[in-house]
Amino acid sequence: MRGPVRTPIEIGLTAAIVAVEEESPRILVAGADRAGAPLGLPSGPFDALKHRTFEIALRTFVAEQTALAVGYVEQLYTFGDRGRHAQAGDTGPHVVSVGYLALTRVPADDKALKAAGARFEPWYRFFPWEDWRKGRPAILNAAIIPALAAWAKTTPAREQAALPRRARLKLAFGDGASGWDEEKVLERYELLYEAGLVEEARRDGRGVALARKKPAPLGAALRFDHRRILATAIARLRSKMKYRPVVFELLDEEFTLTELQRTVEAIAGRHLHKQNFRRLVESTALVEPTGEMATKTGGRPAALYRFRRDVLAERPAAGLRFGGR
Amino acid sequence: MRGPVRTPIEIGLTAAIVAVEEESPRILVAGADRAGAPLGLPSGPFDALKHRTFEIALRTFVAEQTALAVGYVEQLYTFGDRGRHAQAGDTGPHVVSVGYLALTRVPADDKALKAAGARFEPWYRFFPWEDWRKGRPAILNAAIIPALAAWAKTTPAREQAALPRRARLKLAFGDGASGWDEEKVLERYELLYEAGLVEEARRDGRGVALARKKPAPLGAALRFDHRRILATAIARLRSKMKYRPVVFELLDEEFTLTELQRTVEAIAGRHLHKQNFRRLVESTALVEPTGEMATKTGGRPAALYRFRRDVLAERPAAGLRFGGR
DNA sequence: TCAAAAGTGTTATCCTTACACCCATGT
DNA sequence: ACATGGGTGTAAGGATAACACTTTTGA
Repeated sequence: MRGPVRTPIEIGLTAAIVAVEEESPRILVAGADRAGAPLGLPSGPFDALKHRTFEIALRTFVAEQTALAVGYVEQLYTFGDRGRHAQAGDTGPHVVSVGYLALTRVPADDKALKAAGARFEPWYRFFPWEDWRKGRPAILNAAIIPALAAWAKTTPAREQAALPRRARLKLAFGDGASGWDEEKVLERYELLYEAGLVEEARRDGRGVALARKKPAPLGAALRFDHRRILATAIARLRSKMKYRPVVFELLDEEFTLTELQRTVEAIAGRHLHKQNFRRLVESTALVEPTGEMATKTGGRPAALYRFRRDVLAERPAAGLRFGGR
Repeated sequence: MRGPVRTPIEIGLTAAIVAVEEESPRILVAGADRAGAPLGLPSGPFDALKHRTFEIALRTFVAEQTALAVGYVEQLYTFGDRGRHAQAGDTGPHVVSVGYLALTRVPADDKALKAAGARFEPWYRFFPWEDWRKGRPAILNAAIIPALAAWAKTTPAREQAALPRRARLKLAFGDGASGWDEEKVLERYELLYEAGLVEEARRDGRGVALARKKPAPLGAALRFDHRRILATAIARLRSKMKYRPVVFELLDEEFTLTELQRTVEAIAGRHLHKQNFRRLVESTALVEPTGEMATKTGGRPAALYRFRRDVLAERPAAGLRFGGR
């Protein structure tokens, strides 16, 4: 109760660095070139002697390693679970990781990325059930819901959760067609982990009972608990863009309203109503027309807009509070 | 870019434990009985060998030291700034603190608290400018705004902030009567810290230029960066209670609607419209009447209600989305 | 009977959602 | 001319915010 007692421990900063390209949100991953080595998010040490704050340390190691200029940076969560770092061939007591979300654009020149063995991968490779833009993902009914329903048939008495498994399942995945909340990315992943349905759980020694026959993998796995950090990042970004104008960090200087909408849809993983979205954008006054027109749109040329950075100073700017459907 | 590199470092868990009593939100502080020692939030070590997760560690040290049963617990932020821990008489390299918000009730029997040298203090002692229930706090016009305005007259070119000082001031404190956003607690405190106007900043060696004559203290100080953690906690709670039913953790099992409103108002630091609040509560169906009546209310007896815990299971329950005025 | 607090009814306004159609360009 | 995507007007319904008055108790 007095002062903090000290325990030596090690801290890693792990970054979910997001960019959007070709209507697909992408995440910077590293470690792909080593055969058999699983992909992971870029992560670096926090050395309190070298850097004054986490954020400075993060920006430094990202810039050093990828020559990537990340704009928006935000702390996500600090994960301290033992067990979540178990991995074959990896030793050492790295226990705590501070997760960060960073927004950037895919660089025109990716030499620096290649040199670092890194690249941008579509995030829906890791979360195929999160992309509803082409309708309800087939993997839900084909694999996820049946497996989770089986797992939720009973709730062990020793389980300390506030809610029974069935209720948690319903809250995270909705019931049938409706009730899907695109922001519950982490809740869904955690359920899959607890049920032993994702590779990371098996790796950590969970879900042995259910996984007698080796099931189809549910999305691509990542090292350590990086997929959990990515889930947190997606959830945060999906939520944040509704009340703070952060999408613009992912767009070029000039963009059409359709590009803006497609970017938002790519992140949210669902379609938005065109007219309402445009009215919404207009009402926020977050953008202004440049006067230029985009050529080659395939149809009628679209007006180009730019983000009005000055609104940030003049009032507490909200994001794009898009609603349902 | 490969695996996380390791750096030995120390981690403390710091808890902002909130309860509401007599229409005043209170925060558990310790260290008061030692003459001259500044108050601090309860904090404990994180020992990865003893506890599987941060939350378990937190619950354990709180229960051990105060015999307090905290219900709702949520991670706030992980602070890693060097400089923010400087304090006379305190040595050692405690660098990283993981802040937590916990909700509880003031125990009927506070022997265990007293034994631990802890007690609940009204949080507005530390943030007098955050309580607008009796109108705009006098300290704003009398001390805070003039001092900040002077500080914001110029923005040093070397300052890396995204916005000039004047703009940040306006966003955090509003302009004049309107524009106050009760959720910007942390932004306001950080501005005061940066401007060297709070004791913690002077302690850390900031704000020497401005503080030639020793100014009146702006709220009571806390040890280390605990006031910053408290600011984060207040902001989070003010925000969270609007979209998740967490207030009920702070109320007794049975309560009147006025008690509920007073509790929400105490946290938000402002008054709410009675009729609209009641309609709001009714529309959420978060509470049900017990059938009993509260006696001794001073006037007409009020109906007693209880929180319907079952709603948590049946649907994604929002909080009390109270609006303006 | 009066003070103190509980409790209710109604209306204007704005925001959200949904609807369907016209416009400008390239091929 | 037609395919492709850009761009707009409008109306219904619901949520929000503001309004003032009646009821029940204790002193």
